[in-house]
Amino acid sequence: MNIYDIAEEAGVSISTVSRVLNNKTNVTPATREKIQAVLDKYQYTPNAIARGLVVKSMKTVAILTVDMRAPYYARTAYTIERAFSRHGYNVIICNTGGELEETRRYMHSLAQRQVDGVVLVGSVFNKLGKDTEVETELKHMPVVIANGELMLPNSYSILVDDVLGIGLAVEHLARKGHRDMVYVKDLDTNSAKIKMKGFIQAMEKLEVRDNKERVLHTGYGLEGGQDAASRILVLSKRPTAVVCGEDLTAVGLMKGFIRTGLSVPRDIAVTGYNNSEYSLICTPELTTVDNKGEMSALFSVQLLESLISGKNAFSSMSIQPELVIRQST
Amino acid sequence: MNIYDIAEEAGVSISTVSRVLNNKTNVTPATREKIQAVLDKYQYTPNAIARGLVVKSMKTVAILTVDMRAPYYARTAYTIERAFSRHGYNVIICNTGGELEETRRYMHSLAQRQVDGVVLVGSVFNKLGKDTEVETELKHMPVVIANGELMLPNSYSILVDDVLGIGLAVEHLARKGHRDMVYVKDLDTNSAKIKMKGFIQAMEKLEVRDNKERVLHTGYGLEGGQDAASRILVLSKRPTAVVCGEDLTAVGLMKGFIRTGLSVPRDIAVTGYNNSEYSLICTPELTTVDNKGEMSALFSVQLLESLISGKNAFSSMSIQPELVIRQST
DNA sequence: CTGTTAGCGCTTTCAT
DNA sequence: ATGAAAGCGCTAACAG
Repeated sequence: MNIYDIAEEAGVSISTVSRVLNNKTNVTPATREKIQAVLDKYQYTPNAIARGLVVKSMKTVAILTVDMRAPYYARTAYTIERAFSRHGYNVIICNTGGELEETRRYMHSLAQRQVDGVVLVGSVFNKLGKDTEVETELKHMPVVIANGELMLPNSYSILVDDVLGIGLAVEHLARKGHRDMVYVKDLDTNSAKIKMKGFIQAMEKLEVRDNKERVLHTGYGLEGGQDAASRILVLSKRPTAVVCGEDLTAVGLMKGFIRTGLSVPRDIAVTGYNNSEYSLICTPELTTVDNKGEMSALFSVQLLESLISGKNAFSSMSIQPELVIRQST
Repeated sequence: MNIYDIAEEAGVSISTVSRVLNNKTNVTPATREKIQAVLDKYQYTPNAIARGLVVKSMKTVAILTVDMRAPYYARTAYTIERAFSRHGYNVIICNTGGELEETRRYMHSLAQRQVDGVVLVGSVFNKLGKDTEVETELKHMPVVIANGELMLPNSYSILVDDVLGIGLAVEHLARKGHRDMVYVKDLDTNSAKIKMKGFIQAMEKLEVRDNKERVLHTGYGLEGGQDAASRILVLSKRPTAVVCGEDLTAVGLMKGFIRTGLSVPRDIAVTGYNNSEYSLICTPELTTVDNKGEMSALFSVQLLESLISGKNAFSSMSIQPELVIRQST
């Protein structure tokens, strides 16, 4: 059932049918009604692909993340999806696993499908700006990056000030009397590096030395945290506080400490990052940095929409994180 | 840059270009190379919309869930996305919030976009089968439902045996000597009802009476669990174990118990459902039912793909959950 | 206010 | 092996 069938049955031309389909004016109420009746009768569904071919848009955008199962990405993607959905867009979700090759595949695929825009979530995508493989795509479609920065002449990004975020945690700990702190870094994204930098800077402000040696590298997740804990426990001088770049790492850390009989925060304080549900679920509840996932998602949408409609309001913005104090400090 | 431009520059017809684009045989190596050179030169990107219009498929499927932020949905959607992605499909993600109206909107939108298929995740969608509004869509496109059942003549579903799942938890508790158990039900989905039924049946098997009074209704999430905890604590006779339909509820419950000085599992045992990360993050770690999210996701993909390609292998299948015993029992 | 017509960029017979 | 031509289902001038 297509527009021709409808037109024929209603005894009008396809243009008129198209007009009522698109709620245009210039249609007599009588004609409109007549056509609408046929439309209803057959429960006609317009073909968005055909429409898309001529209007050059299928009203769809895409979200690229590392892994939508991680709460931070899930929340961000959710917020973006809901916002775009309200504006009539469908959103394609892509889990790149942080792999360049996979990211390229997705970008090619999205370019072919002529998506109206894409939002990259996470600093893993920073390097994409320098990738010649996706250069064409990047130039030909609106792209915004949330929580990252494309290394590209004029790119659009929503950034969270992670240096400040970690600084907030360190300052808080310092106020509680801690000076001997350690930072646990898990992933190897740009964002992780920036957080580490934030730690070092904040410590320098406290005039503590040898901060580079105060950084511990570990793997992702609960296991990474537990591994870090066991390594911290054998340190010649045990720190009184540890700052983490991820909530999950912090939870693993606390589990590791508590398992050996230590008390958090009495014996050792711990802070996380992201203000995920994890921080509320663990025991003790985790002091963490709220990096405003929803807010950056919403701004990304706003930015991308302005890019799509051609009237770009701003090109980048920086969001201030906030400290959420709970029981672990 | 379109297929005509390429054809002209290469000095061939568009059909030949189309042939090399689609890796067809019947093209002289020489011609193929010549065309490929032009393709590369301009980094030509074929227009999938135009292609879609003629082949009647854009190789995209959709996932409808209640809320992708919930770990169970996130995991399921992730697994589905990855599997389809490997097969060249893009996947659209939809968060319906469990609302019928929103679900309809999504279904209409997807039908217009001519998606190749949709997978419904969750028993909230059961009633969709009876909705005349989406009747057309349901009849005209391949749909499979994971963890639910469409009330429709011949519908396709992957089901988890939740009656068995809860039964596993109850039996385990019984073996540990518990008889005075309570079930905490949070949501009001069909799946939640089935789990409750599973509890009652399992208790009857233990010859415990008045099981309907052993069911407590509460709200979703951590708060729901904490609320349930406080209500259980004031019961005239405190149960020795409580079975939950969701991990998050169980975590809230444990937090509530522990806050008042009780010990889990010494004073009271708790079980969850889903085997989500939550069950590993909380303290004590939660005994829970693994309802095999990944497996049902994978089977859904398999089923939907067979539907899309027209050769349906099976119409429904039931998956057996497993108990994961941890510290809370 | 309504109809005619020319595309949108591709795939696919059908000839050659 | 290659090309010509007819569509896929719709929108958007342009006429009338």
